[in-house]
Amino acid sequence: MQITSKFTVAVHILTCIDVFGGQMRVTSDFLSGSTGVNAVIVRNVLGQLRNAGIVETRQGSGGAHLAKALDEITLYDIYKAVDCIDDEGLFHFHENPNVDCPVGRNIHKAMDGRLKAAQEALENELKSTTLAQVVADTRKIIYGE
Amino acid sequence: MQITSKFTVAVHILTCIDVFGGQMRVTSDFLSGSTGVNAVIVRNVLGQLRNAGIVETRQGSGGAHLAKALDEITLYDIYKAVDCIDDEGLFHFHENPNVDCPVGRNIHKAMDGRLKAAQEALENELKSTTLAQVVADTRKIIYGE
DNA sequence: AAAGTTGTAACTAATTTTGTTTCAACTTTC
DNA sequence: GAAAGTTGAAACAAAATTAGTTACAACTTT
Repeated sequence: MQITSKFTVAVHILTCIDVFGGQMRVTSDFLSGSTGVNAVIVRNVLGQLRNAGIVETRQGSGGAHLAKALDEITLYDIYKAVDCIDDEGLFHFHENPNVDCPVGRNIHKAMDGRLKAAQEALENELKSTTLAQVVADTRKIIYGE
Repeated sequence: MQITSKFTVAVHILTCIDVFGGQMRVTSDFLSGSTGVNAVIVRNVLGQLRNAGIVETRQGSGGAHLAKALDEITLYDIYKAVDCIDDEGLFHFHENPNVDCPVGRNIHKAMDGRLKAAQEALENELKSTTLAQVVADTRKIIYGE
């Protein structure tokens, strides 16, 4: 089980928009070239980021732009934007426990809070890191200290 | 994206073994009835739990038993036993980033540590809760305070 | 020996994820 | 205002993953 690659692709895309945005038009085609992901998928991801208010794109003109400062975008914002985890939560309960069994009837409730806490631990960690940090690290690796 | 239901099924199974183990033989068939999961899947899960040293089962005789005390089994042990997350980690990187692009070449490394930290936050939370707690909560709901 | 059980392999079905094709709508430039 | 290049989105296809099923050998107990 893995979280959809759309998440890391989205981070990649946003990093490209910041790094290359000053010099050129960052189109879905260019981003497809850098990420290795199909251009339509890139446009889908950009659409989700746009709906979340993270980027701005326009039909025709081409080129995506950040709609927020880098340090105002957390990894959690991106994770939510691309819908990594649905409303059911990170953990998956089997659909048909036997309600005639006292354990089957109650185990969901007994586990739920603890599993939510685990998911929140993950999400809080993502909330604590911003795109600014990731981009800074990327630039460091590219251009040196 | 959700973590395989084998995880919550495994917790369900282990809870049943503890709750019903005194009174009856807890077979894969019985567990299939309580969980609503196919008996072969139950046996697969039991096999993984056995490999991890969490339960004991034997061909022929039937009935699974815990191999450890409830408070020595954490949710993390179960999560590892049923292989929720493979060696690649929780987050999934796309396979074909463009190595000719400075971002494509380096973004993986730039993100990796932070994503590992998020995964560890999740796993540490799972390490902090034991099956004893889950079973106690389940018993409370079943039998009251 | 018979009945019931586990362990495992091979196969099927369902679901999810990713990729592809296609084209209308829009913007810019010539 | 026509041409070129781009986004947005729908419909479809392919690949991968997850869960279920069938079948049967190996084992234990009665």
